[in-house]
Amino acid sequence: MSDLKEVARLAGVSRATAARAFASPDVVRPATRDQVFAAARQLGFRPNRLGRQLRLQTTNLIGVIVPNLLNPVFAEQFQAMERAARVKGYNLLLATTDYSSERESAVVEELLRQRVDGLVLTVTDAESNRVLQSLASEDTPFVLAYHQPGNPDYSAVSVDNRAGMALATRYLLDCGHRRIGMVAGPALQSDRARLRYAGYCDAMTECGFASLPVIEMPAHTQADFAAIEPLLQGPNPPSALVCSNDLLAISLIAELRRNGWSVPGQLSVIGFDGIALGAQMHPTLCSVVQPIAELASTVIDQLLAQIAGAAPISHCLPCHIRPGDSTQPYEETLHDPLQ
Amino acid sequence: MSDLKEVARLAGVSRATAARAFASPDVVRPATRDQVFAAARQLGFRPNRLGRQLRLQTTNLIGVIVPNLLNPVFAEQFQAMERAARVKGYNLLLATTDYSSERESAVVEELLRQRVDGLVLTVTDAESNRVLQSLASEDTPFVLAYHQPGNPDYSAVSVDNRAGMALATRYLLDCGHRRIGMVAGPALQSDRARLRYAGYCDAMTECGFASLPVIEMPAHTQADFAAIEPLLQGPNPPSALVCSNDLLAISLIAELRRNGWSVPGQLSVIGFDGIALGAQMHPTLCSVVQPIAELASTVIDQLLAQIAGAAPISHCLPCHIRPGDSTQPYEETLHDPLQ
DNA sequence: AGCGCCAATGAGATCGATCTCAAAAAAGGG
DNA sequence: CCCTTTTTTGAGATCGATCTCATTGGCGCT
Repeated sequence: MSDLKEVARLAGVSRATAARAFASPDVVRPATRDQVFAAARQLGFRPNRLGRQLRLQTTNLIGVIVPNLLNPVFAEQFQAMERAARVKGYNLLLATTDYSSERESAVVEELLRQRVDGLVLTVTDAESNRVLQSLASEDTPFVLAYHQPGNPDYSAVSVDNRAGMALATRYLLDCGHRRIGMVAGPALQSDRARLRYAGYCDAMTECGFASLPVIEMPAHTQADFAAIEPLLQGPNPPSALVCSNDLLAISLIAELRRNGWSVPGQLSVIGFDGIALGAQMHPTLCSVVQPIAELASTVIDQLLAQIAGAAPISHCLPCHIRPGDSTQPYEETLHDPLQ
Repeated sequence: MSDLKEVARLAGVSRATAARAFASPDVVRPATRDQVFAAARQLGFRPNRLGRQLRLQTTNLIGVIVPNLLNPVFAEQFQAMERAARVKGYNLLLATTDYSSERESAVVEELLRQRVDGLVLTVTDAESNRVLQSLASEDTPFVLAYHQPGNPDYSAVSVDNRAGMALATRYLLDCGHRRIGMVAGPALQSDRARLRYAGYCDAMTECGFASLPVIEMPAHTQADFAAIEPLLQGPNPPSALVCSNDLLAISLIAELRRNGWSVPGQLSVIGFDGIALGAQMHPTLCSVVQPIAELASTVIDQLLAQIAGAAPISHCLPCHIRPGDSTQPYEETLHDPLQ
């Protein structure tokens, strides 16, 4: 592996001049420059970023932490961030946490040792995360994705989860639904899920209807019919369900159908996230669409700004309903228990 | 940011001793060691991996290249590789290529500059890829994922794609289907898709039936009804379809149903990959299951072996059919054009 | 006390690219 | 042709951790 020293020797110049030929070609005499380039080509010179990174105390690396790549939300987010970062000359170092806060800590430490220039964190519960507190006192900038900041010192980019879910709930209410339930992951662990539940409650009470307790599924993105069966078999079953995320909604629809419930015939279902897959399935998934690509590029822009010295700012992006076949207007005949 | 030099000064020892306290604690006197640790804790010492990487000429980084993370195959693969690598103390540097061979080249070069210890490549078409030829003459080990090696110098891990698709086709034949088509991405660009088509042809001719020309979709993972409509409307329409991958199959099923075709009623569909999502949808997707997690850990094991000096070897893993609701036995009455 | 041996430590070089500052070379003016 | 000004180049230090090799210290043994 040839280094700059060898290139310099072959070109008959000093290391400094060889380096300059690449870094600031205009300051090197054209003849010398060409000699250096020729030598570099001949030796197959490949710059060692480690040397540069150590010297310049900057790696042009951004650490990215997501819970899970199997959720297309995070996969889409990563791809969009990669595109945005690459344009600016940054590479991404990705780590997944499986929703474990221990892994979050371990992985952040690992990325800091690699001297990433900044971090993008997608954590389960930002409020109760001690990593963030310690990070705040470090000098590595970071941005929280999908999180709405309670703490103004943090920089975060998200949609208004509460308003978004209220939007979804009102959408169902406008379709004539009255008994509406919300399905979410375990124990509303995620701060997003909590806000979304609050939004659901907002819309229900605002229209004068009772909000039901959250229906908890054993996993963030996988539905289990047993968890919802009692409600469906009980008196006054719901005619519509909102879900804390799209993947859970997709799984829920399949689980319902496998157990003989028709969607949207007997139950309307609406998701949250707006993943592309939702539009490619049957029935197409009605969902609250987050502008994932825009969110991703906003995150990167904000992070690069902070790396350049700017102060943390939070951004709130708009979200909207994407209609789909998984919801339909309420038909009384199907649900009236007296019939 | 405190470095080892400051720790050494505070502990009243030399840099060498401070370094030894971490690298080989047994060779440092316990009292000295504790002083160093105390100083490190007090200063919040965080080792700089760049220094170590430059000195040791090893980064404990593995470069990973996949076409796209939106396909759960690659997301699952990445997660499994990350787990396997982390156990061995390696981190992954991920880059996506969107099936572009120019990006493949650019990204490989970028990763080599970062001095990754090895590369995992998931390329669209390994046969006609000039990056591989140049890589072969470098000294950075690499392993191809999902690719069956034509060239024995390459190290690759995959299933027998041809046999796998033959298995799927025979499964349909055993169900009584006779007219079976194959749906794939554009122009059979991927080497995997070509092998799978060959496997489909194998099984058809082996049983004495005509294999149909491949039905090309505009994208690798998205179906378009217009591309298949002529065949379905024509004389002698197929009663079953095999797909070059699961995501395409899922998209195809949705597209068919949206256009009034029932799956599996009128058309049985079978996928290839065995992604987890296939089992969580309705109808559940019948598929040729690749052991993705096992493949991922085999790739990592093989790569680490090569990093340690071993020679390239290729591995071929078994695959099997996972039955699903997307296929059903052939019912003559539904398809007999005379009826 | 003296000697030798092994354990523990330190000084300095190294990895590769870049920066500073001074020296050398070229260009320009009188 | 000499002196000043500008351009171009080089020697050496730097970033942080680790390695080599030499040196110090402690300990046991005679």
